[in-house]
Order: sequence, then C-alpha cells, then structure tokens
Amino acid sequence: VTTPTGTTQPSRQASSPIARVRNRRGQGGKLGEEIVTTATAILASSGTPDAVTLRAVARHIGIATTSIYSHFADREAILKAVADRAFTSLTAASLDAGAGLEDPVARLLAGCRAYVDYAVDHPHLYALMFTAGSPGGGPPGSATGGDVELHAGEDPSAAGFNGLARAVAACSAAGVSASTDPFADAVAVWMGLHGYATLRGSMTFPWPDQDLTLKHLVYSLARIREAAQV
Amino acid sequence: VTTPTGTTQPSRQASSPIARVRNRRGQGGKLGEEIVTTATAILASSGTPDAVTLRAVARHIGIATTSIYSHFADREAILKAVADRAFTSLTAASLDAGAGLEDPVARLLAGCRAYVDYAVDHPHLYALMFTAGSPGGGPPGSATGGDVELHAGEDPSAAGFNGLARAVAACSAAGVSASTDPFADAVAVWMGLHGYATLRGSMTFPWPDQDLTLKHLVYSLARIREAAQV
DNA sequence: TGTACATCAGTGAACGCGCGTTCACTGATGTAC
DNA sequence: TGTACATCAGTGAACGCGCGTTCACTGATGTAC
Repeated sequence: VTTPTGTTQPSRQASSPIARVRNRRGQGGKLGEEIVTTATAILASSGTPDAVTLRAVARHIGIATTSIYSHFADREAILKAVADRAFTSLTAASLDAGAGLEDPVARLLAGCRAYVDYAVDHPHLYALMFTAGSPGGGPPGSATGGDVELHAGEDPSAAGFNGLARAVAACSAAGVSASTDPFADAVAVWMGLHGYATLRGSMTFPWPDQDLTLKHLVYSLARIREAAQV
Repeated sequence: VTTPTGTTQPSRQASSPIARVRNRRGQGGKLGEEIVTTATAILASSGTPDAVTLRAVARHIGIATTSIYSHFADREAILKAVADRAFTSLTAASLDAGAGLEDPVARLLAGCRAYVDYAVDHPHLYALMFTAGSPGGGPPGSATGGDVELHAGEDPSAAGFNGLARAVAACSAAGVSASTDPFADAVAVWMGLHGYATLRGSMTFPWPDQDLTLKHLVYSLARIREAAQV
C-alpha cells in the first residue's frame, strides 16, 4: 500500500481499514477471543482448515503474526479452540431447542432438528469438530452397565450426547418408544443425524424431502411408536 | 546421502533402494497408475490429503517431481484419481458382497456390512471421497418420479447407491420391507451407514456392539419386518 | 540387414511463495513510593 | 501530588523449509527407409 506521499504502509484487510486499537492493560485476553473468532470466520469462508494459518489470522485482525504466540502455542491450538467453541454452540443449540417442550417425542425431534440445522449451517465447522483429535476426539467417557449417560465431566460433546440419550430414555419411559436400550438407540440416532448432516452438505444428489428424512431417521432409530409420532 | 567415495547421490526411500527401471516405450501410462497407488498409500499412512504432495509422491516412487506432469495436470488431479479409484473399489465391494445371496434381506445386509467395513478399513480414503468436489461431488444424477434408480451413466458412486436402492426395493417387493418409497428409504439407510462409518473412526466412545448397531440401522431404516430379520 | 531419426519417458536446476517460528525490541500504562 | 519503573500488549525483521511450477534438456528405443 502506497500513500499519496509515496511512503509505504502495512497492508490491511479491506473490510476493516481502521487501525486496530491496542487493548488496555489487563485486557490482553481479548485478543485471544478475537483470534478464535477470526479463525472461525476464515474457516467458514474458505472451507478448509488449511486456510487458517497464523499469518492469515493476523492479517485479518490487523496484528503482527507473532502476537498470536502470546495467546496460543501454535496453529493447532487455535483450531482446537475453534472446535471446542463450536462444540459448545452445537450442544447449546440442541439442548435449548427442546428445552421448553413437554412431549418427549417433540423434545427429541426438536433437539435432533437443531443439531442437523447447526451442522448444515456450519458445515466446515462441523467437519472440523469430527476431525480426529479435535476436541479430544469427541465425547469420550465411559457408560457403565445399565447407565444411560456418559460421565466425562464438563465436556460439551458428552453433554450433547447425554441430552440425546436422556431424550430417548424419556420416550422409552413414557411408553412412546419401544427402546429397551436407550443408550444404544441414541447412538444409532446420532449416527443417522451425523450421516444426514455430512452427506447433505457434501454432495449434489436428488435428496428426498428434508423433514420427512429427518423424521424417518429419528423415529425409526429411536423406535418411536407410530401413534406417538408428531 | 553420501557414498564412501564422498560423492553425493539423490536420496531414495528406504523401502525401495533399488533404482527404478524406466518404462519401455508405449508403457509410459504405467507411471500414472503408480502415482495413484503411491498417493493412496501416502494418504492411508499419513491420514491427511495434505501429505499427498507432488514431491512426496515423486520421492516415494523414486522419480523426479516434474515427471508427474506428464500424467496429471496438478496435485488436485491426483487426489481426484485416488478418490475415483476408491469409489470404484467401494462400490465393487458392496455389490459383490450380496451378489450370491438369495434372501433379499441377507443381500441388503451383506452389502451394507461390506460398505461399512470398507469405510472403517480405509477411513482416510473414505473421507476423501466425500470431501466436497472430489468425485464430481459424489453421485449426481436425477431420479425421476417413481423410479428407484439414479441415471448418471457409469459413475461408480451412482452405481453403488443404485445397488442399495435396488436391494431395498427388492425387500419391499418381496413383502419383507414395509417401505413404500424405496428410494427415500435407501437414502436414509445410506445416511445411517455413512454416519456409522465416519463416527466410529473419528472418536473414542463406548460404542455398543457393532453388528447390533449395523442391524438396527439397516433394519429400521429399510423398514424390514421383524419376522424377516436375519 | 543396417542406420538415421523422431518419439517417448523421464531429468535436474531454478524460481518465487507463503508458511511457522525465533529473536530482540518498543512504547503505553498502571502502580509503588 | 508527582515521578520512576515494572509490566503488559504487541512489533518487525529475519530464518529456513517444503512446496508447485517453469524451463531447457537427455538418453534409450522403436521405426521408416
């Protein structure tokens, strides 16, 4: 970039020509948040984690590349932070969607629909979450005999799965699901949703009606009785 | 690499220290095949398409990097060839698995099991196939009203889906499936298989019994009547 | 049967690029005295 | 109330690396005559 006077200035992204104001003392952590947000935006617009380079992130924010090292150990740590944040959003969206509903089938379906909607709306973010090694590799934890839930502390991905497992168990308890193993059936539902979400985004195909497909997946895999289907 | 005489030689991969013999006249195409095979091996062992660089492929084969340009326009063309070949293998494995079986339910299940086995055995190859834009973006084509199959010429991915759709339709025709829309239900089965295949490989999780899960997915989504389940 | 030559299969040096990472550094700001 | 100074937030030049791609080139081989 050359100014009218002929001097050279550092290039800056077109969308934010205003010089960045340095954070006040004690507010240094804010740049860390901004790095994650920017990395997420780059991933969403480029479609590949490869585009999330230290230099690209720094360029977008308008900082020196080296400033990132105060906040993240390396490039991978940024991507991990992006995936972690996304997992939290996805889980929140899924849990919130069914929160207010009385009918267990409606609650299950609403959560599943929100899950799929999130994945379809943020395909590259969703793909990152399930890339090996991302958020600790997804929901770990162990389900002990007869228990419906995982116990993995605060892991948002485990929380998300637990919400699903509980929703299936609630249907079973209410007699509207024929499930005798809500944990196993929740896993099957999850697989169906994951397949739906990832396939729909990745290929051109004469997909059947979206909502009918979603209902077929959820009702069949959660063994919802016909009479109880919404 | 330095010889005892102190001269320098081009480095060569440890696993094939024998100098490559130049193909005979007219056999130049063989190197193209070797490039695809090597790229597939690099992908499988590294786990990421990023590792499939022109230089890495050339290094493994023991050729000059520039020799690749006689066979492929660029790096992306190599990956596309890898994905195409893998799609053909996957389709063949799925179709062959059920070929000899009389019972339509057994045939459907065998094909689905082979599909999932292939995906689990070659997770990175499978992931590449479904990366946006790979094999033309997967099975395109159009299903016209009431028809069970896609019509996309020789596309191996379309052939694979058609095999699945035909298997579901056969179950329906034999009265062992309650499906009234074999195309839509085949799509649901495909989603379930895809979710199963990709989730299982990507995360640590207390997965329920594999075969029970697979059967639940296939039977439920293809609406196989209980009495006919194998 | 011999030979000139076009073709084919592949080479090797060189290029510019964007990258991650290192290092020594700067200048504003809050705080202790 | 004033001021010295430690700390914090961020800088900027430089490095070496592996990459894709270009270009002019080589030497063996089959074929036309």
